[in-house]
Amino acid sequence: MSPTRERILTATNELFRRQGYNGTSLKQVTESAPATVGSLYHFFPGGKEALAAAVIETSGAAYRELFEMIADAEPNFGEAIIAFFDGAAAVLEGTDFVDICPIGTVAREVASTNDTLRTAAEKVFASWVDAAESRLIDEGIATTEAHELAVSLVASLEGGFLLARAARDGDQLRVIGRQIRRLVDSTPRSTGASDLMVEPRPRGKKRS
Amino acid sequence: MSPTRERILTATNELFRRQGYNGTSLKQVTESAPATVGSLYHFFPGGKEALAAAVIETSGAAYRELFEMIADAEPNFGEAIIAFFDGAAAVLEGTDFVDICPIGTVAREVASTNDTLRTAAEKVFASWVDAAESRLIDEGIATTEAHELAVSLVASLEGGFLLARAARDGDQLRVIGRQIRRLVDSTPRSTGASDLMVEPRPRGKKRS
DNA sequence: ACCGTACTAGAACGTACGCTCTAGACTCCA
DNA sequence: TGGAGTCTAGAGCGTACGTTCTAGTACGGT
Repeated sequence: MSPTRERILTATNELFRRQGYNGTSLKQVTESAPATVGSLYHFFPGGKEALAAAVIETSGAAYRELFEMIADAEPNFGEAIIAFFDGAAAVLEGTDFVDICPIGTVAREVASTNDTLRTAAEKVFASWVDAAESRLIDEGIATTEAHELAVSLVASLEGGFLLARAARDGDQLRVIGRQIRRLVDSTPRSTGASDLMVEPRPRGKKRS
Repeated sequence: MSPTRERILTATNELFRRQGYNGTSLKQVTESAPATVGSLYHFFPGGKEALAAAVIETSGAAYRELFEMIADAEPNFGEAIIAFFDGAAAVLEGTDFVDICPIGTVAREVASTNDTLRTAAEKVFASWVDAAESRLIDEGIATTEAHELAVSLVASLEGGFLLARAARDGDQLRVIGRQIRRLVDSTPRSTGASDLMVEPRPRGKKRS
């Protein structure tokens, strides 16, 4: 992929995290990429909206991969939850509390006024829920319960970003992680399923 | 309080719920209030920022009162949680999924760029956490645990608004409410405390 | 050497923004 | 009737927005 396109994408992602969709101008994007307006409209003929949609899809997929990595690294899913929330808290504290997730910010801004971006965000959240849900099912949790837990997990994470940023306090995220972990751990497992007995099914595409 | 000021406040609140802070122009505010620019700057000499701060404080207090009302109506706090999330889901479905809470949207937009509004939002969230926390303590939950649960409750609610709106699906909120209720119910109580044995302490100012 | 495609470059367009300012209207008390 | 304080009214300020447009450059294949 073109390096210019890539630069525009990452610059926009960065700006959205700080200022959201409406708060970010294309002039800012071209200046921090750097790139010219011509390039921007060459790669994103749909203008600002198309650019935002691309940012949502790209960073949504990146975060999903990050989640899978962390979950792979921790044999116990409860531990993975803690790692995820604690990691997010550390990132927040290390970046002067710049939003971790541009998607949540943009989604709330435009969900009622821009169906293209709303749908893009919907798909991203659904993919995150799917990812968490399948891990929970692997742990022996019933599908309905696993789905509800996964939705709650994603919601808590996004809500945690909001609270931690508003209070400039990463501990709020850590606290939420702890409680969500307890929620997951307190969910009954079917006795038969265990990672010792079941061959883990392959997940997504692995990087070659 | 002046009816014009009131009209400006509610119109802005409404617009922020749909379009956020940067997405809402003062022209839109004056048109839907209705009011003139002169009036707006008379009541809010600090301009758009001061208006937004007033909206955050006002609706933050209103939602806290709503929470207290619902919690008062339900003897069991777990039931109150369900009522709160289910009620939010119903409102969302009944308003074409317009955001219920302008504060969360605005906070994420401006937390990194406007300290006045960030602080206003921080105070609102803290007051919500306090409200929930004191109910949990009344139920016999230890203070630390009560605080953590309250933070998780507020985060899940705000995150739920985001998910439900992005997916245009109120059930996401209901699902989260169910899980948070289970989380609260699974928290150990100190044996001594019970609403049958303890005189409920007075809460805040009651409407005369 | 030539051409077509991919990409860069930035001036310019019309519109809308937040805000300031001066003037006028209303209300209440004397 | 007068005057002070409160509120309404909206034209106009400078600036910035998203987008379009025409022109130019870089470069691969033949």
